[in-house]
This record gives sequence, structure tokens and C-alpha cells, in this order.
Amino acid sequence: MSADQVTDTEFDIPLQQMVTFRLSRIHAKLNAQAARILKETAGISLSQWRIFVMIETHGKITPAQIVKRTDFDKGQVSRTVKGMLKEGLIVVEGSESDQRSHTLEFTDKGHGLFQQARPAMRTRQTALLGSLTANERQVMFTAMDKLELAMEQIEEESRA
Amino acid sequence: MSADQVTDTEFDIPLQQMVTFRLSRIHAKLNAQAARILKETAGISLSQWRIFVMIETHGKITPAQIVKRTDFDKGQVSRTVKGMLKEGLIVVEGSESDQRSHTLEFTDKGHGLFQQARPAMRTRQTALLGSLTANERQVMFTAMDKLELAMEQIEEESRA
DNA sequence: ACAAAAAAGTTGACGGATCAACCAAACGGT
DNA sequence: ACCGTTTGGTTGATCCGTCAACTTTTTTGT
Repeated sequence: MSADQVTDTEFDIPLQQMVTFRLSRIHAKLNAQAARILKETAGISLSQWRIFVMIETHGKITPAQIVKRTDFDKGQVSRTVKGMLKEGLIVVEGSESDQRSHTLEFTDKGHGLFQQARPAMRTRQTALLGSLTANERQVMFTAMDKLELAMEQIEEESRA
Repeated sequence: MSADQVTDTEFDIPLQQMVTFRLSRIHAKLNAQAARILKETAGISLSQWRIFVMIETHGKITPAQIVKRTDFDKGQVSRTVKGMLKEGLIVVEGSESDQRSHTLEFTDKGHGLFQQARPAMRTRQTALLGSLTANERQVMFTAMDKLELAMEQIEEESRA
């Protein structure tokens, strides 16, 4: 069934890199494809799309909240937001409780473009997930959780 | 930091992004960690490490072969190789059959640094894979295969 | 209430990845 | 043998992601 099953100890070089390599490649392709679709359908960038998604799902969110939830770099969020303001895709509304911060909101134009990109993005997402069985999806998410956890542990250990 | 679990059926916004988001984040963390380890243990970059791995596994390989096998950008391979030559980590040997090309080889210094980075990298790899069950590993690789395939199909369809 | 620490955002710098243009060598069909 | 095409490699432009420094505001501990 699984001739090339992997035992931990032996598989040296080729596997050595497998996880990182493969993830890296998939990530790159995934990114490139999403970027292309977004550009073609709505003329927006992937970063902008991600901000849009955060606004859509949480409504009136601040940059700091986005950073917390997604681990995006706050510098990049700042720049992306700046660009989106200049293009009129979003507006900011100063927070009353915190003078440093501001919440983000769609403009009509921004929301329009977001809706314009959505079908293609959703189709793609469905196609991607649909290529996996329910079990594969579930196991994959579990595996990703575990990998993130393992990374954190490695990080801690190597600080000893 | 992996609390908000997603069920398969509610395919909407939060999940919408999940695959890309999660892969993106894992990739970023994985990369950053590998880069840190490589810098600390051997003072080399991730790109340089990847070239080393290719030389190690295939011995006397040309840039073009590396590109074929890994999908790395050929421009980046060219620059990385250039840097490694300048630092004396590898040497090139002109190919006899093709005047345009050259094979890459370790120098002693390069091989030394590679060996120096290896234990930590191998430990990390073992820890990462070890955090998954054999089944999870297997399913994950299968899933990655399928995702790459699905991406290609999406690409083809959107060219119609 | 006040100083120290933390948090929100901005900005600059830098390395990595991507894309396109380009040169030179090799190949292939006629 | 020759010309068009393909392949190997280099380089420049550009964009994205990451890190660090800095400003301003808020929170916290005493």
C-alpha cells in the first residue's frame, strides 16, 4: 500500500527537505494563482484582498486586531491600508477610545471590487478543498496545527 | 494559537481563506526558523542551504538541473550561486558537452559549513515529522500532491 | 499621580521571490 | 550547412515579507 513509507530514522537527504520544500512550493504557487485571479477579476493585490476579508468577517476592525488574528506583519498592514485609502477602497474612522487607532471600513467602491473578486476566489477555494476527501482535509488541518505547535517547541528548546 | 477550529460544511468566509492563510503562515514560520538556525549554526542563508542540499543529493549538478527539480527561480539560483562562489562555498567546473553550463561542487569550506548546519537541521526535521503520526504524514503528503494537481487544473480551466 | 512599560502605527532598510529582457550556445528540421 | 527555435545562464526592475527604530498614546504598578 505504501511502499515508500517513511520511517523516521532512515530517510535522510531527500526527505530532509521535504516538508519545507513542498510547503514552500505549494505556498508559492497558491500565492501566485490567487494574485493572478485577484488582479484579473478586480485589479487588487493579495494583501488588499486579505484586508478586505478581515473587514468582511469582523466588520470595523482595526489594524492591530488584524495583526493579532492573522500574524501579518504590522508594517505591511500599515502600508497596505495606506494604499487602499489612496485608492478609495476603504475609509478609516477614528476610534474614540484610543487616539492612536482607527477602524477600517469598506467604501462602496471597495466593497464592489471585493464582491467582484469573490466568485472566482470562492470557486477556486471550493476546487482546492474539493480535491481532497473530507478525511484528508481534516487530517491536514490537524497536521498543520501540530506542525505549528512543534515549531514553537523547537523554538523554545533552542533558546535554552 | 490554533483555537477557532473550522468544520468542513460551513464553507463560507472564515474557511474561505483557511487553506491559503494557514499554509502561508506555516510557510512563513518554517522559513524564518530554518533561516535562523542556518545563520546561527553556519552563517549561511536558506537559499544557499537549498543549493547545498541539491549538490549533496545529486553531486555535480548544474543550475538548470536544480531548476528542473525544484521549481526554484533560475534567476535566484544564478544569484545564489554567484554569492556562494564569491564566498568560496562552492566551485564550478565547466561542462565539456555544453559550453554554456557548469556543474557545481562543494569546496572544503562549503562542505564544512554544510556539515556544521546539518545536525540542527536534521533535528528540526525529525521533530517536525515526529510531531505527526505516520498516518498524518502520509495523508498530508497525499493532500499536498492533490492540491498541486488541483491548482494546475484550475489554471487550465481559467485559460479556456 | 506619575514614571515605566506596553501597545498602535508609521517608516526605512534589506533580503527574497518573481518577471521580463537579454546573450550565447546547442539543437532540429529542411 | 543553415536558420529558427530551444535551452542555460545573467542581469535589472519590481514587489512582497521581515525586522528594527521611532513616535504617540494608553495602561500599569506603586
